[in-house]
Amino acid sequence: MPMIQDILTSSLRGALVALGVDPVPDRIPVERSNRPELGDWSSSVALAAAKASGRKPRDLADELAARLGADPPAYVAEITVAGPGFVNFRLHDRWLHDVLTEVIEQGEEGYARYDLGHGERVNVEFVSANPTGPLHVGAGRWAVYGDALCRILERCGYGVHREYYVNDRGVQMGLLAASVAAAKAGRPTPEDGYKGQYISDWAAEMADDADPGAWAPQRAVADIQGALGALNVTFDTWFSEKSMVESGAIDAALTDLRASGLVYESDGATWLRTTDLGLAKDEVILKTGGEPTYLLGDLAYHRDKFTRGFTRLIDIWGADHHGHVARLKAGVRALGHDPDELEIVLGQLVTVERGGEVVRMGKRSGTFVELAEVVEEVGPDVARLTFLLQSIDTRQTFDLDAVVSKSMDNPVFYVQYAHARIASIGRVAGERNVPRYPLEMVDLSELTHPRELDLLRSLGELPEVVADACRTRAPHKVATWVRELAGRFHGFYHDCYVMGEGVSHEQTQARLWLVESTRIGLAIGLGLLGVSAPDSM
RNA sequence: GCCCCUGUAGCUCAGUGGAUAGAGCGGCUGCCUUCUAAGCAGCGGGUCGCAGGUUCGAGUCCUGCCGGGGGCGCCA
Repeated sequence: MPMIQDILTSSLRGALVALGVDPVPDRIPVERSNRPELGDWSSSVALAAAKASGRKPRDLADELAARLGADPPAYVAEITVAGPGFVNFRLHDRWLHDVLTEVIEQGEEGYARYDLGHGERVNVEFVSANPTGPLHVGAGRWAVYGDALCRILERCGYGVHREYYVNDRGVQMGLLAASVAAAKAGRPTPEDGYKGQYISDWAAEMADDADPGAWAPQRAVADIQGALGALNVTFDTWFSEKSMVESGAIDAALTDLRASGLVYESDGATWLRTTDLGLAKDEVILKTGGEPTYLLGDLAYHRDKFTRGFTRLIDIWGADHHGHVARLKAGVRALGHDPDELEIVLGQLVTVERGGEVVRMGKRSGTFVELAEVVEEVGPDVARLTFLLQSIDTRQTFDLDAVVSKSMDNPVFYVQYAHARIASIGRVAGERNVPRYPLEMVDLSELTHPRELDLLRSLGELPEVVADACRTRAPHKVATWVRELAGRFHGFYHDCYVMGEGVSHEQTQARLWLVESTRIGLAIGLGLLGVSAPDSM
């Protein structure tokens, strides 16, 4: 399909040159028409180049159409001019039939696989919630977004490494250990401690001679891993913050920072002169007493990631960490790295509602809904698509009642049902001994119904959708596309029988292949979202 | 005060600077004697927050204002 665009672009360029337009615009817009009655593709170049050509847009469009019409480019059946000066191209259906062939030839593995990354090694860090308790529902957004983005990056030629940063050190860890220990001993929760039910559950679980400081974080990590596993989200590395104290990585980072000349002592603490790096104020890296701050640990961690050979780091954070972005980037620069190699994606927060009321989330107060509970109730597919259908840039309201009680209406079933129907067609074809001939023996020009052509149009867009979703870090674009393809399939399924009375053998063959190409498209799209593609429902 | 995200149908949300702004849910109405009705089709529903600006052309880009969310810790 990009081929079509290239053909039309270069034809238009040639025609503009021949007409003496000077200068010819660098970019010649050729887009899919959203007005099917006017054509399949269209170009607005006559509007943009009118001035340079010394003609009215409409006149330039007419001349372009006449010139191109004299010797039409490949696939082009008709060229017309409409509106203020759009040049519209109607193509032979063959261009869509060629899409089908391409999908089948490249298959589930090969179709829509753009090499944008050229094997670049990317480290994607996501979730990284503190191991101070179970994950709450909102964390599911980062888990699912991050995982889907990784799948898309992989399909686009990046070498992806999924990583979870475990903040198993610092003030919050002390509070967690103290909270569990207090519960164990039957004492009241310490000030600012964690009060959730899970604290007493864990206290009961913990052996009497265990060290709460070591045991509790491990228990939390196990819990988090379980919840993420249920969502089909796994990581290559669980990176412990505490391990960097023992390994000397924190000291190494500190040494590098000192070498930058931006470190000084004041008020008993050690500071990084981030005002020299464009920030409004300096940052503490060693607290009074010598304890590393979160920033220093995070800097050591990012230094370590670069050291491991990644040339691009992507961090996915909730918008509540916005204040940390400039600090971390400044610190990365102080360590001698290009801050542009660190890409931070900020996702807007999730509001959880139940019974029309906002459920306030707080691990310390203990009032939160666990991700694991929700996933157990609705399953990973519903949970994943619910998160993935919406852009990460908008605040999401996760309505528990709607997601749970109306999970049957969840769009995921609409999409999966399309896949199941396709599988069913295959089963019935088997039962009825309907063979499927090799593609090269099948006459695809049988595919002329608007429903059939719409399916192929969607399939033809998939490579661009995937590439766009990759570039803009926007998995929801794949989710939107998958829903559209499913919708078009259901329409086809309703209007166009594949087998049976009134369907010619030739039509059956062409439609069997159309259905197979649709299955491939659904499987690719769902695979990128990490949603299963069932054969029956 | 400054910084980031956001405002599109009753609700939840899509919408690469292009022509007549879409989908799902909800409401009403049709469609199961051929492959799964978890489906299809139709009807109704909009000053794209407001005001300027850039452009041949703005829901989309810029500025300002208004509303919502988040941030500006020796918490993480």
